[in-house]
Amino acid sequence: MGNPKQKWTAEEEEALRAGVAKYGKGNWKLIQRDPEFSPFLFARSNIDLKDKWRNLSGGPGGNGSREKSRSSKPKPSTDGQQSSAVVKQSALPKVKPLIDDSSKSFTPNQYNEMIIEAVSALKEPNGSDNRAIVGYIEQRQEVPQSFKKQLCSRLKRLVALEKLEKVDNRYKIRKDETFGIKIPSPKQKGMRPKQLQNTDHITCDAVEEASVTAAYLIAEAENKSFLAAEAVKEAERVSKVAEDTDSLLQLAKEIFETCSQDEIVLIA
DNA sequence: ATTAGGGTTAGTG
DNA sequence: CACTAACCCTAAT
Repeated sequence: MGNPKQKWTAEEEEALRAGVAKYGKGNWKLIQRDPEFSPFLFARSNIDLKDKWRNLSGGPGGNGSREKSRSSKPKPSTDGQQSSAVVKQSALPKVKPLIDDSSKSFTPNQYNEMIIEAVSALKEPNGSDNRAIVGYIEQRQEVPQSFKKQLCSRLKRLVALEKLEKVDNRYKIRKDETFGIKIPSPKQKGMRPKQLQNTDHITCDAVEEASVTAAYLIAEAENKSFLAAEAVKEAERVSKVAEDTDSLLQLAKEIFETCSQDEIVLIA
């Protein structure tokens, strides 16, 4: 009647694939609304997307969720009519996890990293909203239920730290981020053991001395690099402690607020 | 409001 | 009729 089945076009299919690559399968509404895909998918509902994806992944090659009692035949594929259509059998889902891990909880720092990673990977010019961020992260990482709650405060925190920028309800990476550790130009301290200059008068002594000098410099450089590495480690440690403390503080605040709504708290 | 999954229908050989 | 792709229904979250 009024509904002659609308076959999916190649563009729609591509958009769907790209959408799943971006948000992960299951975030159909999100994909459908994304300005990047909506021009192609405006005629489709989120349910359509889901059904189409089911067909795509259940069809040729991959066995999707939709193989049931219906007799499945091995598909002899006699003729060569479709030989070019299967080209892009994608390596779509399956992204390596950020952190190999099976314990379902993360430190605040790890959350921060995941969020930053997600936002920068999504590369949305107007920033990414909560759902996009969650979608991205959930696609490649199993996260606890509490994650979404934590996400809010993590985002606030990252904004406060000026690592993210909030525009409307979207977040983007701050460009002017001075993450790059300023490497101080190596100062020439006046402790150089010897200057190598007379090239026309190379003696064994000179060579030996040069090698000693070189060895000295190398040792010194190694020492400095070691110290730098230690400093970085220490900085990371301090930052982690700060984050942990911060999240504890936030937790305490939340508890306090909850309590103070219900009753007068008895604090001696 | 959305999603997953089972069911139904139209199109095709 | 058998099969597939598109569409519909509904419980679960």
